[in-house]
Amino acid sequence: MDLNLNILKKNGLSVTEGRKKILDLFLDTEGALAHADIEKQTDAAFDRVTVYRTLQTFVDKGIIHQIPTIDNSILYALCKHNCEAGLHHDNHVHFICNICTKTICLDDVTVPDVKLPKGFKPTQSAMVVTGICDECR
Amino acid sequence: MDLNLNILKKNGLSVTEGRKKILDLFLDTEGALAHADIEKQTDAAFDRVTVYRTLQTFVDKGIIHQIPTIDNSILYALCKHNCEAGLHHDNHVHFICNICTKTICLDDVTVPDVKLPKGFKPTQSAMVVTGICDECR
DNA sequence: AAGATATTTGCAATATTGTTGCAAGTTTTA
DNA sequence: TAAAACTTGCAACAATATTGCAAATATCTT
Repeated sequence: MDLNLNILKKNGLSVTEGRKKILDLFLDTEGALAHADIEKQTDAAFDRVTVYRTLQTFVDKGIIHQIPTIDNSILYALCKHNCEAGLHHDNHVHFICNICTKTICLDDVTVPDVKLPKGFKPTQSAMVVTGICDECR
Repeated sequence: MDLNLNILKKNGLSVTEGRKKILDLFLDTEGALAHADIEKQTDAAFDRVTVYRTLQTFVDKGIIHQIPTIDNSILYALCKHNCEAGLHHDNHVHFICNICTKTICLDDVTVPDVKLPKGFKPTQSAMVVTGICDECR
C-alpha cells in the first residue's frame, strides 16, 4: 500500500485525489511549504478552498504542523513523530535561510527548555532561527 | 522633551501626530500589538495605510520588532535594547497566553543558543512559548 | 519667521489571503 | 450496489495588505 494512502487511512480520512496529491507533496519535500507553494506545485488542479481545508484537516489530525514565521505567512511541514489528533509534539527547531528562503526542519535540534518567570505555565514552544543554510553558504 | 519625540528625532524621523500617537501606544503597552489593535486604540484616527507605513518605518529604524506567531498575524513590540536601523538584536522569548491570547515579551528570558548542524550559520533566532500566563492561571 | 524643499498622509483602486454556505460529486459503509 | 457520510468546487464575501498620486504637513534654509 502506498505511504500516503496508509497515512490517510490511519487517520480515518477519506482517500481523495486532493489529499493524496498534497500529502505526496509533503512527503517529497525537504522543508516546509506555504499554501501558495502547494497551489503552484499542483498546477492549481484543486480549488483554493480545497487546499485550505485539506491543510486544516491535516493539522487537526496531526499529520502536518504549522511553523511560526516572522512575516505574514503560515508554513506547514510533516510531523515526523507521530502526533495525535489535536496534540502536536514537534519539538524541533526550524531554520529559515535568508538566501534561498527555504524553511528547513532541523529534526535533530530540539527546542531547549527555558526557565519562565513565576506563574507562567508553558504547553508548547517553538523556535525559529534565520541565517544561511548549509547549501547556500 | 517627551520620550516619544526623543525617540523619533534620534532616528531621523519627522515628528507627526500619527507617529507620536502610535509610539505612545507602544510605550504604554505591556506586551505586543497587532495592526488591528492599533487601529482600534487610536479610534481609526489614522488611515489604515498610514498605520501600515508607520509600523514598517519603525521596524526599519529598529524602534519596534516583529514577533513570529503561529497563526497568520504580525505582532509588533518595542525594542527594549537599542536596535540599529536594519539590525535587530532583540533576543528575548515571547509568550502567548492561550486564555487571554495576549503576547508578552519576556524581556528577562533570553533565547538560548542552540547547536546547529554543520554548515548552518545563524543570524537571528526567535522563540515563542504558548501556555498560560501569570495573570490567567 | 516665511518660503522652498522634502516628507508624510489620505484616498482610491487593486491585490492577496482566508472563510462560509450550499449543491453536486465522490468515497465509504453495510 | 444503494444509502449514508463526507468532500469538493463554485460563488460570494470578508479581512488584510500594497501602490500611485495629489494634498497636507514638517523640516530646512536664510
